[in-house]
Amino acid sequence: MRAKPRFAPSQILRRARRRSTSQRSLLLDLIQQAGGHLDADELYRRAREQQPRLSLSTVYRSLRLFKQLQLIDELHFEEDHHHYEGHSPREHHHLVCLGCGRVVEFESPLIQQLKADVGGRQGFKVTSAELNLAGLCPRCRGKKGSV
Amino acid sequence: MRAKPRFAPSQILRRARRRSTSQRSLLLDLIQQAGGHLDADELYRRAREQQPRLSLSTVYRSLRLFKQLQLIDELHFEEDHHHYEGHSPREHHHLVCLGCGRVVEFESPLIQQLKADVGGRQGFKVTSAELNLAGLCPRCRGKKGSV
DNA sequence: CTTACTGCAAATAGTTTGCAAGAAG
DNA sequence: CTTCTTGCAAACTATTTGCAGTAAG
Repeated sequence: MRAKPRFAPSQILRRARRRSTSQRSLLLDLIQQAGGHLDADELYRRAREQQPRLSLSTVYRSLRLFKQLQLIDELHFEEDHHHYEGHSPREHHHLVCLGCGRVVEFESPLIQQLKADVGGRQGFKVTSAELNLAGLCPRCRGKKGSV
Repeated sequence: MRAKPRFAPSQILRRARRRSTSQRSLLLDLIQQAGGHLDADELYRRAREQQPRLSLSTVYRSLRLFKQLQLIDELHFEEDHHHYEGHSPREHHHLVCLGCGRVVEFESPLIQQLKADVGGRQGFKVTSAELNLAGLCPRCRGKKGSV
C-alpha cells in the first residue's frame, strides 16, 4: 500500500462549505473500499450495518453531492439505476460480463486518441467519455450452451 | 434515398411468432423516422398524435419486444431513463452536447481495435460496446461564460 | 376460433422533496 | 447560536403487471 494519493474528503467538503458528517464519511469510505460499481441500494445496505438509522435519502443526497464535488463517478450500465465508484485520477472504462455480472476495469490509450479524433472532426470540445463493453468472461464462456 | 436495406419488421415479427399490429408498426415507424435517440415518453407523445388510444404500457411492451428482436438499440446517456434508436447495421457511437443536448453519431475503427484488444487481454468474448462522449458542440462552446 | 395483444388501473422500483428535529462549526 | 444536514413520510418519475376485452392469424 502506498501513501494516500487523494486529498482528504473532509478537506474537500470544507472547501466547498459543506459539513463533514459521520454519514458522509461512512458512505465515502464504503465507496472507496468497495473498489467501485456500487449502486445506491447496495451502499445503503452496507452503510446500515454500521449506522442503522442512516436513511436512504441521505444516501441519495450524499451521492449527488459527491458527484458534484467530483469525489465519485456515476456509471451507466445496462440497468435502470446507476452505479458509483470513487473518482480515480486515471481514466478507465468497464467491461461487464453478461453471464455473471462481474465488472473488469481497463485503460486504453486508444480512448484519448478517439476523443481527440472525434472531437476535432465534429468541432466539439470533448470533456468526458464513458465506454462500456459487454461480453462473456473466461469462466462464463464455457457455460454458454446452458443459456 | 436507397433501397431499404432491412427486412420488413412485419417479417421479423412473423418469424418470431409475434403479431404485427397497428401499434407496433406505428411505433417502429416513428423510431425509424426520428433518426434515433427517442425516449419512451417522447415516442408515446408522437404515437398518440396518430393513435390517441395507444397506451404507454404498449409503448414499453413494444420497446422491450423490439429490443429483444434486435430491431432497436437502447442507449444509456446520463439520464434516469433510456433512449432508443432503430438498430443500424453499422456500429456507431454517440457524442452528446452538454449545452443543448444535441446528439451526434460517429463511427470509428478504433473501437473494433479496442474491443479485440481488451477482450483478448482479459479473456472476454466481447459482444457489444457502448461509447458515449460528452462535451460542448461548436455553437455551445461560445456561450460557455454564461454557464 | 384460439391465443396474442392492448388499454386501463394499480403496483413497483428508483429517486426526490418538505419539514421538523438534530448536529456541525 | 446559526445554518446545514438528517430522518421520516409523502411525492414523484420511470416502468411493469393483472386482467378483461379486442383483434390477428
